Amino acid sequence: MNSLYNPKGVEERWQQTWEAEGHYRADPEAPGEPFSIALPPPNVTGNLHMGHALNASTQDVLNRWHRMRGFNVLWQPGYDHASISVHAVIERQLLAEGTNRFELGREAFVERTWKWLEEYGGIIMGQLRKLGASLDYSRERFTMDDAYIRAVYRFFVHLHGRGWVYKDNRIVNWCPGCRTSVSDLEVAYRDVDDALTRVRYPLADGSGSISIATVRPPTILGDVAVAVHPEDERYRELVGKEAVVPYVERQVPIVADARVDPAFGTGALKITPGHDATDFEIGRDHALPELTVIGLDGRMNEHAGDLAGATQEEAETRILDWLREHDQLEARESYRHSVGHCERSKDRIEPLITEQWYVDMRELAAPAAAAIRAGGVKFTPANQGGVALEWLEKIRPWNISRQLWWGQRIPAWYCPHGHTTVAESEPSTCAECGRAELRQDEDVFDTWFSSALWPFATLGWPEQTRELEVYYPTDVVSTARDIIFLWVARMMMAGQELTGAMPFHDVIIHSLVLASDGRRMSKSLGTGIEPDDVIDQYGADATRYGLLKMSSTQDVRFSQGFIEEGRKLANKLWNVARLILANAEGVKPDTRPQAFEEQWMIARLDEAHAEVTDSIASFEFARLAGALYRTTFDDFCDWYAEAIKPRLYDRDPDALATSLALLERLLAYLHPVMPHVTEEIWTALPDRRNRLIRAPWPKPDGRFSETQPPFEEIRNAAEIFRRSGAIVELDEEQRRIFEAVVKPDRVRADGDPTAEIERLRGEIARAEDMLGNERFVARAPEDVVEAEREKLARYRRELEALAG
RNA sequence: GGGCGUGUAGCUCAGCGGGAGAGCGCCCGCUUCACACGCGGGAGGUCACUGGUUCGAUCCCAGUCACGCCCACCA
Repeated sequence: MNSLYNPKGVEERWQQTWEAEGHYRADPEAPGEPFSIALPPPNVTGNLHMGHALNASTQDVLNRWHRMRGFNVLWQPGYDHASISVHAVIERQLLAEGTNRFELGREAFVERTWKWLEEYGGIIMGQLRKLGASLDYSRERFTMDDAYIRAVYRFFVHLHGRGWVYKDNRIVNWCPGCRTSVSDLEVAYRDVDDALTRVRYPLADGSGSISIATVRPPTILGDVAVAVHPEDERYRELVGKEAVVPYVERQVPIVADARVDPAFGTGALKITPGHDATDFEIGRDHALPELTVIGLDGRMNEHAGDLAGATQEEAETRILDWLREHDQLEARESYRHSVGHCERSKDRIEPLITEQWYVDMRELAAPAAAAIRAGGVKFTPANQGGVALEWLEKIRPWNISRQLWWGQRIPAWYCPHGHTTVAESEPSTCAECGRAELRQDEDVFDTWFSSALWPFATLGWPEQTRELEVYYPTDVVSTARDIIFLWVARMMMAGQELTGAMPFHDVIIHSLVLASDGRRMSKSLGTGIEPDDVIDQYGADATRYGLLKMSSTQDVRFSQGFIEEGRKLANKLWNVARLILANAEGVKPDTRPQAFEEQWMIARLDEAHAEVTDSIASFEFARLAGALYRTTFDDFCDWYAEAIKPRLYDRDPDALATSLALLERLLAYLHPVMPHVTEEIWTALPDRRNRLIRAPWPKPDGRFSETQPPFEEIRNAAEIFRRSGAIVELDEEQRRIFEAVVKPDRVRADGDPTAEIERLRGEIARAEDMLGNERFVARAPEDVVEAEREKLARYRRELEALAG
């Protein structure tokens, strides 16, 4: 007889059945209170990683739990077009073919991208199916769907109408590899070993010189000033004079600005507004010119004189040579500092001045911040709300344009007079001058500009659909910490502005799943473990259980042990069901019999009900998994099933009927976490009409019994018995339990009852001391003290009876 | 420079004012008719360190040391 539970075939079969029978389908006209979650849209190009699997598991628990309680559930799936990531993939291919996107041209590039996606994109939904995620796959949406693009355009036009959208020529994070601007939030700072170069700038009047320190000599060509701290005594007299920039020999003013750190380097800062963010600010405040010497490709540009076209390395060498020749190179020392890199291409970010579209976020951020503060949107864990709040309160303009081709092209058109027309669909004439020769903006939107609309654009917004009416606002959004600003906060802002409501009331921030060595899981580091492989090895139920069990509010290291625990749990459940079902043919489940074992197990399940319900409601998924494990293993299998085993063999009808009823109940609790194995067992139960997946959750408060059976004393006695090996006086029923559960071989043959009893006396005495302490008694609530007293008195009585 | 967080059994982690816990691993014993992915028993911890608050501290407070992560324009 095969006694091992094999999830493989079972899970695939149920996944197909559930979907085919439409259990995941959301119908706005169906009965039941709505409950909806929008799955954070994964990148079309992506693969399911551990973080996705964990996040999907937590959301699936919530969805299945609500479905089982009769809610009308929608779990909305879909993909994000991930413009910059997709660019990276396609452009890598082009590079390998010896070409690039500019040679290929925009139209061909976009066409190629669609084609590539058709073939290789969108594999995650299949992986989520394999995990058992109960998404309504028939409603898959994509941020590049026509309808979705219309929503994005509506958003932009709306913001434009509010007067919050503008174009500006500012310094931005430019990625020379991706050839686009990049958001502050997508720049990762890493320590880099550079050289700090001290350079002497002669004064124009020949009266001396001032020295500066720089890590980027090529930017010297773009210097438009030298700045010192206004209170720096060393340089006070130089402010207002002019210095001569080396190599280009340009005369520039020496200005005073408090942003200069007098303690750094020489205390004098060269100002290059074209290539440094701080310098840009200082430059604007002092009305300095903005000179750019490095181009969009990262090479020296036409303003670099004879260095035009040179790489920065070449330029640096030439400039250093020049400085040496002119005796203006004072020092060059190694220097480690943090430098921004593009998160996608890993290229070093080049701060550059370019014209971009911006959104003024101030009025958008205020309601979102207010919602967090007032608790209308609640974060779990709570401190993450504080993090979001801080960001919202220091909100800065959002650069929403990207110089890419894959994405929603910005709906702004320019006429030859330089007027701009913003519209949801292509206008025939300029809104200002009526000219017909219009040219559409070349840029596309930042990916997050479109994903900000996800919870409602997927439901048909801006059309007033029935879906929107029923399922919006959604209930929960669950995601990782790294996109709180990029995504969560922006959904809140867009949701409030466009729909008048926060798009969800709960934000769950799940833990980051790290590799077992504590580093991030990553393919390049070889530290990644694919959920797919884990499911193949252990089953989807075990994987879901394991991920939930290891999750917490902290980052966690992936450890196989938890998954194995899940597999054991599934196997255990499978086997205990076989034990009961083997003898239960034709038996009707019933909870009326009240033998001691039944009473005990009923009480345990009632406690489990409370803990399961409570932990799901408060999003404590690790606690949920723990409660399920203990209830199944310790209570149901080790205690209860062992105790009633002889009666099952005797086909005692009470034991059979009750154990069936209790097993049903246990399956219901386990189903949200381990749907496949529970449904498999459920269908084997006699007289099943409903599916476990739909509304079989115990109602209304789920208690079997109103009163707790009086077995506390037996448990205490059993504990003393177990510890001491002494014999306890028991009535007949109690002895039966003891014989079944506390087996003879559990009693230590060489145990010393006298010493054990002494130890227990000591413990009780310590507790009595506490109760005798006036200050404790004065502070503790009366009923607590009273309860403790009674408990202790009982323990002592039992113990002394035992000893005597 | 700010902010958040973590240091508990060999490993991964719970617990967070009154008896130090789980799973895995380890040791001993079990071919007991659901399960050896099992059953029973057991070893293993000055709960990072120092001080404070308290009748009582792994838990609260302060500091120290180590390690994460996030935000910020240090050339």
